[in-house]
Amino acid sequence: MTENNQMRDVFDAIADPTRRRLIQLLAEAEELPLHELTTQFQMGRTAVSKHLTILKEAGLVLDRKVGRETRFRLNAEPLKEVQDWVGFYRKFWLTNMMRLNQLLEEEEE
Amino acid sequence: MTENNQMRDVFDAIADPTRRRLIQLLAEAEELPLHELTTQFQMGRTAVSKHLTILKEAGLVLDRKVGRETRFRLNAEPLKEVQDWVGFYRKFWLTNMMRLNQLLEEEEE
DNA sequence: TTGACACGACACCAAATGGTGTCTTATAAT
DNA sequence: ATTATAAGACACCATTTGGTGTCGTGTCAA
Repeated sequence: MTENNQMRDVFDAIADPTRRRLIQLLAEAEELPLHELTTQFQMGRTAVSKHLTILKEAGLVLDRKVGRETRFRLNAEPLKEVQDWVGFYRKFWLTNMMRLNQLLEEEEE
Repeated sequence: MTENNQMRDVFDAIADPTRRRLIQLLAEAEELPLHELTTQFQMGRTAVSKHLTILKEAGLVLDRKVGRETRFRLNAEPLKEVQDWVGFYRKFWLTNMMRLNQLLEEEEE
């Protein structure tokens, strides 16, 4: 169940700034039709639609048809993978900061 | 200071699986020369070198020449941006899970 | 000093990416 | 009934991406 069907890497999906902005817009608005999302960008409808398709392929977006419009909403769940991945490296930049502090202390003399 | 000079989007840099694997290898080994990293992949030296350049442009990797080899090491700090970004959406997949649990409870009857 | 090795710098290539425009169909509004 | 709107499906295009191979050079080892 939950049929993820994840045919696109989440990291790939969030690499594009336009797609991150789409994610943000959908987070703010719960559900939005394509034409309304399109007004937020300078590019044409087709381009925005393609970006949404990529987000869909990564499982980050769900869509449903309502009348003549297609409404999109966010599914943040696949972002867990990103959080897990990046979380692993937290210790590395933290130890880096500690080493930096140490160096700064040593220089103070 | 800390001259970030970030000429490449971190999200873009971590989008490629080869580059994420490089990050992992460097996290495990502290410092590695190019030819040693290359043995871990099927692609040639030039390709690996290019990936490392991209990581460098994103500030995720530092290099220094030692004799005839170029040694690379991880600088995880730019990943903070990713963690901050993804952290914002945590509440969204959490509320989703709560809603899912609610639905499952309702179905149990 | 003569190889062998590590690497940067190119030139090159196929495929993917991110955009465009047009045509068609379904739906909504007048 | 007619017209306007929303969007899918294509065809198309320039640029970027992710790889290759080769050549030249600095460095280490015999």
